[in-house]
Amino acid sequence: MGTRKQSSTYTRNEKLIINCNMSYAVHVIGGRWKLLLLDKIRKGTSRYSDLKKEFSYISERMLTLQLKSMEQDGLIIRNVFAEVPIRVEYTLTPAATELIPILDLLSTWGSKQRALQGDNS
Amino acid sequence: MGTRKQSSTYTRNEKLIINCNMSYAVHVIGGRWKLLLLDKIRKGTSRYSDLKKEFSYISERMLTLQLKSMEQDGLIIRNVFAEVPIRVEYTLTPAATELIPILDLLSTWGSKQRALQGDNS
DNA sequence: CGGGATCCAATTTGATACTG
DNA sequence: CAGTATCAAATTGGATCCCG
Repeated sequence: MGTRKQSSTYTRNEKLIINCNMSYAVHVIGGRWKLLLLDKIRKGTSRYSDLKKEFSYISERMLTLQLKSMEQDGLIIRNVFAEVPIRVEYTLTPAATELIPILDLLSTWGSKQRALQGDNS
Repeated sequence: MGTRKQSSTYTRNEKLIINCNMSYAVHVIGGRWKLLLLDKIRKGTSRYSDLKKEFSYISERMLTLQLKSMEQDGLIIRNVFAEVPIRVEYTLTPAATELIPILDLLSTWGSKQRALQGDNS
């Protein structure tokens, strides 16, 4: 019984996901803003309004969708505080925490590769 | 002076790529079939017609586009043999080879995570 | 054989307005 | 504050036909 229903990037041809765990991982982190959000949350910015301020160029709709997708994929936990102005904070799951060092490797590779390829600012 | 011009997944808001090398890496490998192709090429299947046969469910258009994008991003090299029936083989670049172990980590993480999340085959 | 070009469908993203 | 809902625009993917 999967919790995941929608939020799937590739709904039609899931062969990709079925036979490749790499692709699954990339699928999970591959949303347009997910890595950026993951990085911010990891570094302590956890509140919805703060993320919204930080990434003013991301539409609220996308912000919400990506966060929701990450929540469904077990990357983040959504904590709701029933205060007077409601407060929502996001924290990383253990799975996401395990992912961080791998993402750092990707980051290193990426910067090296960009240098080689020639950056188009 | 960038060799890359098109083939960009996100043409409008490149802020993402500008301030996040992780995102760049994911961008480079994030194409729908790229990881699958990378994996095959890595394992020795390098000829266009073989890839086409292997991934019969990928349209030729996509196969070509993804290969071209990977070539532009410095992941693979396209070797053309001017024989009678023309032959084209693809090989990994050193950069792609460096990427492989990182992808393996992602694969491991992915399979673990899928088990936790409950797979919806 | 190894694509390229064209046309069309599916999916994703964005802008804006509204709500508990 | 923290989202939803709705509609439109941009991007991506697929089918088919053509070419050196």
